Order: sequence, then structure tokens, then C-alpha cells
Amino acid sequence: MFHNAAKPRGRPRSFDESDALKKATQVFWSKGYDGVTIDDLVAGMGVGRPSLYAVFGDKRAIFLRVLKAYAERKGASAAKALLSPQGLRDSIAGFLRYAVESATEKGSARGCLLICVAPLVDDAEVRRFLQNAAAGGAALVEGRFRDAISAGEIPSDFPAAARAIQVTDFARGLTMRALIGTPRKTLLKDAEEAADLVLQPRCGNAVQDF
Amino acid sequence: MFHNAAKPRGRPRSFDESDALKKATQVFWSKGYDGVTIDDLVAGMGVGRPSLYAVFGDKRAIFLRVLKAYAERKGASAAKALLSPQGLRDSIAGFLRYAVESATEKGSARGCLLICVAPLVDDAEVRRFLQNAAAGGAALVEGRFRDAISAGEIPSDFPAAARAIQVTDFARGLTMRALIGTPRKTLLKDAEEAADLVLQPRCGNAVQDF
DNA sequence: GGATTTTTGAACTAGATGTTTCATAATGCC
DNA sequence: GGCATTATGAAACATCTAGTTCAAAAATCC
Repeated sequence: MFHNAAKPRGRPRSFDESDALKKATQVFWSKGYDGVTIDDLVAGMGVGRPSLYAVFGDKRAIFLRVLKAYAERKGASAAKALLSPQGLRDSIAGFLRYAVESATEKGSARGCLLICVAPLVDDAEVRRFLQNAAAGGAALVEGRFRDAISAGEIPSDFPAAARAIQVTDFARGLTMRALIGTPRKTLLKDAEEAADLVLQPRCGNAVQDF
Repeated sequence: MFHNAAKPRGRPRSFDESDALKKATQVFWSKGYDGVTIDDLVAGMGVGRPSLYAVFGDKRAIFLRVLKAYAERKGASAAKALLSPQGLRDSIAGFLRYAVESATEKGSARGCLLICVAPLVDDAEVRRFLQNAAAGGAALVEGRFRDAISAGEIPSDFPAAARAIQVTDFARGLTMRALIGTPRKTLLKDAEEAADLVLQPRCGNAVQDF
């Protein structure tokens, strides 16, 4: 049940659809949503203007498709980064390290499309999508914490949900700091130190304990 | 030594300069840098087009002035929020609470000009300014930690610098999450929980300790 | 090969945008 | 009151931008 063959009838396209979307990702990522013109997309995607409108729609539609594809890739990568054979601390460190590394990749724009640029788009559908994506990210980390509880790595009263939010919000902060030009090395150090902190079992009364 | 008098010679201005800048702040804050047109500024600042160019310069110059004035106000407010008679935990909580509250104020745009919109401006001077502002924010929190060490509230080997970065980056994360529409109540809860965590004295080997 | 279908490049239109010009208005100075 | 000075509003200007139109190109089907 995969009759993918069926060659289309007319002139074949001169571009690959998902490849063009990946190129569009870089365009939006580096210039922001408002900063991107159709000409930028035409040049960056290697797709002629009429084909662009016919196949993808207008700027907003392109951005939404870009966003969804990007979020899927990013989510998969983040999940992979959480899988560490070295245990929980290294999982969290790996997650934060991935955030930093992908936000400071050379040859690509700094920061992150989901964290840095999409939130500024004034569009209800985008906002809804981002809220889900944010919740999904936190759920990913929370799941890792729950696995650790099951494995006996951390106590069963470990506040998994709260700590997951702390991890993902901190990652957001690192990513924004990458955007303003903070060097990768600095951010990686900060990520490691934060990974240590977040595994503290319980922490209601730190001051009194001292 | 305050001879401020000296009335200017020609026709008096129909607007107050610093008031116009505050209005410009709202314009940039709500629409982002690229999203703002000169017409937006003319309408929002209550300053005619030629006066705008004569007094403030072009869009970039206006934004830089807005940014600096905004950063000063924000820095002062953040410093005030750190001053708590209730001790360190409440200081940090106050800092995070202020971040959330100012990012979810009704009648104003969500998020924060320094954290959410300025980082996307593709301009070397803006980036330099933001790096300094970020360092200044972290220094503010670190100073509060050092005061707490002096006061004996936390041990002297408390990692003040690292924790200050954790606090400010987490605040960044909260602020970005405010931008995408996360309710204030949720963010305030997250802020309180994080304030507890960050006061943990030392945390190198959490997993082993358990 | 000719009809049919689909894509493409170039040109076009209408409107938005950044910036300047200029005559006029409103003040202080004498 | 008249002159110098500064600010203002309306309009002008050139450029940029989003989106469409159309004939030519490139493929399949018969």
C-alpha cells in the first residue's frame, strides 16, 4: 500500500519541497519573521515567486510549515540528547548541552527558531503552537525524571514537573543569551553547572538547613 | 549649579522628549523592531515626521535611545525587587516575581524589550549593549548573594556567580514564556519553586547523596 | 508528433515605507 | 511691532514589497 509511483503529468518541479522548506527555515531563523521579505524567500529557497505562492502559499503559511517541520526535528533531537547511558545527571546535561550547541552552531543562525524568533510573531495560531511545543519540551524532561524515579536514581518525591520547567526555562535563557552573542564555551560551562543543581532531591528549606 | 532655565529661542515643541521616548518604547515592545514603521512611531509618539527625524534621528537611533532608557528603568526596578527585608530567599523570589509581573502587565505588551525583542535586532551596537545589560543583571543578583554570604545567610563557598546566572537565565525563560501567552499565575508559581531550588548550598553530587 | 497538463521566469500593478522639502506657525529678542 | 529662530503639517519623492498575470518551457499521454 505505497503506490508512490504515478508520475505527475505536467512539467516537473525544479525544486524539492522539503528541501526548500529547510532553506526557508534558515531564512526565517536568521532574519526573523518580520525581517523576511518574499524576495528573501525566493532567493533563499530557490523557488520562483509564482511557484512559491502556488505550492506553499503566502509568508505566514510558509512560516507555519517551517515551524512545524523545525519543531519535529528539534523535538526528536532533544529526545535523543536526553538518552544518556551515564544516568540522569548526564541526561539533563546532555539536554542543556544540545540546546547550547544547536544555538551556537557555526554556519547557521544563532539561537533557535522556536525559542527566539517564533514567539515574536503576532499570530494566534503560532502562539498556540508554541505553547504546545513548550509543554511538549517540558514533558520530555519530566518523563526523563519519572524514568529516573522508577529506576531509583532519585527519590520518589522528586518534584519532576517543577524541575522539568526549571530545566526548559533555563535552556530558553541559555538560548536567548546565545542569540546576543555569548560564546559557546561560556554557555556550556553554565549548562554543566545548572545540570548539577537541578538534581537536588528536595529543597524547601535551604536557608534553614544551613 | 542647575541653570536649567534658558528658554529656547524658537517655537516651543509640542511634545516632551522623554515622554515621547516612553511611548516609543511601547511601540517597539508591542510590534518588535522590524515590525515598526515610521508611521507607527509618528502615531505612537505623537511627534510629527520631520520633528521626529530632526530630534531623534532614524528608526535605529530611536531604538537605541529607547533601549538605554528602558534598561535603566528596568535595572533600577530589578534592584529594588531584590531588596527584601525577609532575607535572601524572598529577594530572589522578588526578583523572579518582578520579572514575571513586568512581563505580564496588563495594558502593556507582554515579555520584555531587553529580553524578547532587542536580541533579534541585527545590529552590532545593540548586541554589545545587550551583553552588558545581561552581565549587569547577573552582577546584580550575584551581589545579593555576596551580601547574603557576608550576613551569614548562606555558606561562604556558595557559588554566587554560577547561581546568579542560573537565576537570570531562568528569568529570561519565564519572560519568553510570558511572551507566548503563558498565564501570569502559572509563571508566578514556577518562579516561587525556582527560588527555593536556587538557594541549595552546594550541589556537586546530588545523585550519589541519595 | 500533437494535445494536455503543470511549472517557470519576467514583467506588472497597487500599495506601503523611509526620508526630505517647504511654506506656515509659534515663540523669544529688541 | 518687526526680526530671528525653531517647530510643525502636508505633501512630494523614490524605493521597496506583496501578490498576480501571462506567455513560454518541460514533461506525460495517446
